Amino acid sequence: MREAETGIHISLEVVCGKWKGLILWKLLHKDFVRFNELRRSIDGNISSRMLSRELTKLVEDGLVERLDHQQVPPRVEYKITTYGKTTAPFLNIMNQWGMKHKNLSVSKKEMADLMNSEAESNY
Amino acid sequence: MREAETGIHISLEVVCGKWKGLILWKLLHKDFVRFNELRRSIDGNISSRMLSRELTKLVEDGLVERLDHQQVPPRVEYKITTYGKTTAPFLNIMNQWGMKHKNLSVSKKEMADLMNSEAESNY
DNA sequence: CGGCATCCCGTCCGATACTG
DNA sequence: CAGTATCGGACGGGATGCCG
Repeated sequence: MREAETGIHISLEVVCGKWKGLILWKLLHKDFVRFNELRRSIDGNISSRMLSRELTKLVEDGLVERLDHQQVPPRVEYKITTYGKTTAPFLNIMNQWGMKHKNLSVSKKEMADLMNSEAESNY
Repeated sequence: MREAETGIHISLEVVCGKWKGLILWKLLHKDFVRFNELRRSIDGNISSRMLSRELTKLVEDGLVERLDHQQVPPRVEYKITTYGKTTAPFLNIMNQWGMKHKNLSVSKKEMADLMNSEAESNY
């Protein structure tokens, strides 16, 4: 716990990086997904190595549950925990924000300038 | 723009990393802050190098405005743009989430387990 | 005061290959 | 199918020092 942090820092530890957010996002909507199924469903072509690593962390942090049916060929399923589900609100908003400003990521400065010069929207 | 991304990825580009979120967070509540004033107000003892770097990026992306009063000694002020203000909703929620689960960051797995085993809260 | 330059390390992340 | 092993490049981020 150490010093007073803004909560934002805490949240970033959970969701930061290129993949964890996407993985949680998918698991929030899918419930019980197999490894490769999850892998294929994620945009951006994640490697099995990365998916494995990120899932391991998410399981360690209690956000995701791993279910290994002891089978050959292997059958492992992942499921978001109730704790993991608590991230839904801000993942939802992040997704909305991102979709809204998607076009900005093309030429950021210019479009942001344009937006700033327009009548202020109601935020 | 390239392929369809989940918005989450876009948002993460803006807020990810150790500092950008905190900086935006402070600027959302302060409006016109000088460099070192901002620096001191941020939890976690950010170095001037980092603050400078992150602010540069934020300015490039149109989220923050830089005002250099041409003075000696230097007087530079930073201000969040109207575009930058649109991040307020999810920064707020991220902060709330982080504050709520602050204790979890001590021993994550154990407390998450505990939480998961409790009656499901209403999310 | 508000930076930038340099060094240096750990982590992120992708590509490829391999295994039970 | 569900990973792990290995390599290597890119990036984040801390420490220190210097400058106008």
